[in-house]
Amino acid sequence: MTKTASTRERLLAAARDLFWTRGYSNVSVRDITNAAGVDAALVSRYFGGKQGLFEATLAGIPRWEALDAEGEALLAAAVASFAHPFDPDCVQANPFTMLLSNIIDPEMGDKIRTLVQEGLAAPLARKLDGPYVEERAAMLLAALFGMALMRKNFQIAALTDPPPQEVSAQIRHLAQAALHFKA
Amino acid sequence: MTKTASTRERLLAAARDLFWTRGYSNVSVRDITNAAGVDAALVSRYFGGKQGLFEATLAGIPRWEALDAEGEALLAAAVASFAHPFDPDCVQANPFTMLLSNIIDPEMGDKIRTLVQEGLAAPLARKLDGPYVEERAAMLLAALFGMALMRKNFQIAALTDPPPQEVSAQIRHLAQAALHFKA
DNA sequence: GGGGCATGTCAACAACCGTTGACAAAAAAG
DNA sequence: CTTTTTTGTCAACGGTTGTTGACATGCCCC
Repeated sequence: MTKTASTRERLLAAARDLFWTRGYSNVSVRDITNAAGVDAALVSRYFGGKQGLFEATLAGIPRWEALDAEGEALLAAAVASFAHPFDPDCVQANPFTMLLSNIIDPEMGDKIRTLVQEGLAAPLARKLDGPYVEERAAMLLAALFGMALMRKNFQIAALTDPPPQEVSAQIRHLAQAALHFKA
Repeated sequence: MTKTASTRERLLAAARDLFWTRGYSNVSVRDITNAAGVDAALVSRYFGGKQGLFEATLAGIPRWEALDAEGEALLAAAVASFAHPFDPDCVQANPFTMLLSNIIDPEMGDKIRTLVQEGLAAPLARKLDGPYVEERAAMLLAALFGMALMRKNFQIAALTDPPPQEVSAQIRHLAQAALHFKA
């Protein structure tokens, strides 16, 4: 939010903050432009409309094609690429909550779906060894998203109050169970 | 949708169908009344408004205080109470997807949150034995919601294509890992 | 039959939505 | 300096939202 930041980037930053926490259809163009301190008409000029602005924020979601880790380190690398989604100090929106907030949306749901399918689940399955790679990748995603959901959205006390390393141990426990699924 | 069904119940049924799949803010009053074949003004008359109609549908969500099972059977009873959320033949909305669809909403999120906290997590923890009951209950919820999310919302192929009993085995695997968490 | 009550219809409201085009100001290019 | 291009402001648009009040209709009870 520095004064030198171009209007376009101020818009993008405000859109990311709002879209990622409140969801596409729960954020109006005027919400964003008020937060960014610019006029509402500039969204259409710079991004072609609200939809284009949302898709621009979508580019900030990491994909898992480039994960350079294997075995046990893979899990840590995957979680770390999502900007400490289980750190209580990180009140910012993270990619997990972003995807959770927008999967329901009737307009943007398809884009979120294919992003998770092709950007997360498929590359993760390609990096796994052994049988049931796709099922195990899906289960790992379920564990990570489920824990993020319980913590950030449902705010279950047992996951929000303890120090983050304890929660991390539980996440690791569940995620490794997913990866070790057999038969 | 029988002709003898009262208008109030027709409204409630249509609201459940739409709210549970598309989320509170993505459904308009006119969407519901058109589906029910009644006038839009009747929502305000019968339920005091859109918000009241949504809260009326909230009463249909099962709580876990009344679960009469223990040990290994507890998991099966919990999942069964949610109306076969992993059955592909059940394209209807189920309570899992209902809660997922509405947790984001700025107006209804609080109600959904307390429902999950006090209606699901807390009573489940009370039925568990041993240490870490609250953490294990939260992890079990994370596993169930995570798998429902991957299947119904993100539509990961590895969880939508196989027959339901295979998916059930994976859910059971992940859920039991959650329940067996130690240290 | 007639008063009272429930039930449903209709039009309209004010508020908000995303988007557009005209216009002003500033900067860049000639 | 003049022209052109960029950058931002403003008012307004058509559409949709949830809600309201007036009005018509049917039904029961006295």
